[in-house]
Amino acid sequence: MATEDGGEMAEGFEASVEGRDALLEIDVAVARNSLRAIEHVWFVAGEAMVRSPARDEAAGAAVKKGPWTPEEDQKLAEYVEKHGRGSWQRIPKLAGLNRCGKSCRLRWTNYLRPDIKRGKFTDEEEQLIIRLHSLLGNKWSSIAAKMPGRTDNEIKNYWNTHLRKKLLRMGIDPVTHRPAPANLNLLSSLLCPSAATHLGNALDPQVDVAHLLKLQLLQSILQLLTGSSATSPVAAAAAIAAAPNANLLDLQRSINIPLGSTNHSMNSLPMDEEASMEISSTNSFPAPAPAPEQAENSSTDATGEAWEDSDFWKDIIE
DNA sequence: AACGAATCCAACCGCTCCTCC
DNA sequence: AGGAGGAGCGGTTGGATTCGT
Repeated sequence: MATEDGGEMAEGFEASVEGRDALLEIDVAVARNSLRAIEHVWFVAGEAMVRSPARDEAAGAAVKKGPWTPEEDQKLAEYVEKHGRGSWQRIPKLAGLNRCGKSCRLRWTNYLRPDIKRGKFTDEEEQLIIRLHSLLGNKWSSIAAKMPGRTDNEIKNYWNTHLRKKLLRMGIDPVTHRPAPANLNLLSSLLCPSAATHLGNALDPQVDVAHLLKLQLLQSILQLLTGSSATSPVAAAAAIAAAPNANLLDLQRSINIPLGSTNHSMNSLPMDEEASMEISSTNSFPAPAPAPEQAENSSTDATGEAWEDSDFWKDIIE
């Protein structure tokens, strides 16, 4: 645990050793079978970990940092429930906590608040975060405001640990929500008159791995755009190639996917004025480029039929 | 079983914004 | 107008946990 100065570190080390020794006396196997024991471990370990920077507030020094103990949680929760939030600066003193107000506010908003929804994010929530992030960027608090029960911190963490990587794997830039430039080149090449040749090569037993990977990448992008594999890959790819600067919403419109189709809850979102304006401005983007004639034509030729066939994709990926 | 790497997530930090005087 | 204090936000950190070898 980081300490603010050397003196605190020395005191903290002593406390840490005591705490560790106390911890060692606990039978871990038994402790794990008992909630009470877990709390005891948590408390002792917590004391050991976080005592270092803490000193008596009356001595006019640092407040406690690090993990919150169940006791502290209880004090804060009871105080806020009884008196309301009021001034966070005064709450620690009034609630009998040796914490700074900021820490109390964070603990309450991210953990103790009664309306917090915990547990894994659902697929719908994931889609919602992606869509909101494409509209709002890293405005985590604004995104959290559209997702009752979820905190900005939780959403931010989930984005950084899961969704960002997921988009990258799909070839989508998580900042711009657009296909990466390299992928646009690929898509363009797939739409060029020799697209059929590419496809033919891909189906050839001698096909090079790069072609298969490219096709798989395209499929991933389409799935992200549409939420299903039912949309014509040609139409979607044509839209991407025709409007490389478009974001996901533009592209969805370009290929005639209803805006709520990837996430039905989106349509019923409680939008504040700011968010509504942002969305409407997005909607008023230069009219989405109509899918090029080439794409329309190709959906009728032999290659197009293959593209239209969702089993076709399944086969390729498998 | 042991170890290191990778991942997760609660909590902190520094900054900006807002309100009040 | 501008300074002070408080609240809130986004980025980062680091300990705990999980995964892979």
